[in-house]
Amino acid sequence: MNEQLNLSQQVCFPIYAFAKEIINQYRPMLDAIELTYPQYLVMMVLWEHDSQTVNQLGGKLHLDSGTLTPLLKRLETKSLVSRTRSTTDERIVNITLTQKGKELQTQAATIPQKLMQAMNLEMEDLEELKRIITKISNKNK
Amino acid sequence: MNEQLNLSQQVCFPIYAFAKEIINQYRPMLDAIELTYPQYLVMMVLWEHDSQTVNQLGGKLHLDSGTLTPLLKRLETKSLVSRTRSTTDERIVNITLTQKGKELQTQAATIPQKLMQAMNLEMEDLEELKRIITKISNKNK
DNA sequence: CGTAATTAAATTGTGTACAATTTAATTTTA
DNA sequence: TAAAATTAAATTGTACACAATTTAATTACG
Repeated sequence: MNEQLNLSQQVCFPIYAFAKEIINQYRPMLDAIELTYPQYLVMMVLWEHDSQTVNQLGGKLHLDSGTLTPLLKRLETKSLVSRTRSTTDERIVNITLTQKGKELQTQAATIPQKLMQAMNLEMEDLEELKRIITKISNKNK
Repeated sequence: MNEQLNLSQQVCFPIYAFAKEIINQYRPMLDAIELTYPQYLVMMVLWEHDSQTVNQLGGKLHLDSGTLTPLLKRLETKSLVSRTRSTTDERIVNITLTQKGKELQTQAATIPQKLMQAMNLEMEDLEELKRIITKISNKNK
């Protein structure tokens, strides 16, 4: 990635740079459905399991309400989700897919394959990468 | 990292989440020297090779002037770097370490080892991770 | 029961990220 | 050489990311 940075830096910079590179590769595909990458992640979680609280989304995506509240308001403005305060516990806000939000899943369905083509990736590379990250992440439990 | 996200998403989300996790692990160490992670990256590049243009820094860190200009102004406010417009080509701004900026390197020297301890990482894990990322990144050249 | 502690979102403030545009300087080229 | 094209930073605007605080609601407990 870069020769001039010393080894101790190369330890973590490549991951940081690679994550940004992936998001940049997603950009044109996500632009087509007018989502940012974090918005796409939220939609993915909701497509997998509709109706979740802000905290539940945050737990899965490692994001707090300071990030999610404005992001979810933007998704609401686009009529992709609705934000409803729970009647049984008024502290909780439930995030639910709208019809439009559900329908977007079809358009988004081809994105993962397109990304792999765009990045010229093999399934085996990704599996290997995932395996190592999982291995490292699991060390701190 | 999370079981509820489907496979196609897990392809890239783990890298995104892992990069954020690393930056969060850096935070307490960087707080101690009052740098953010991107600011630390800029200082690392300058410690490696002092005096670089905004474009050179951006090329190495994959950041544009929209990100770097305000960041460098903050480093200048902290008296860690100086920003000087080139006399031979007035379009270019040279970023140079101040004495204080150079001295900070000593304090920062222990950070990489501390990070590895904090994350409970082995050198071999990182080498493996780096190897795969390099392999994938090199596919697109 | 009523107050204290906890919890869930929202808010506030700082600092990236990046696209798009602007400004100013330098090169190209007709 | 003068206009056109290019280049380097800076600026503008939108959208995260996260710490810290605030607000409101619920639960715990003396």
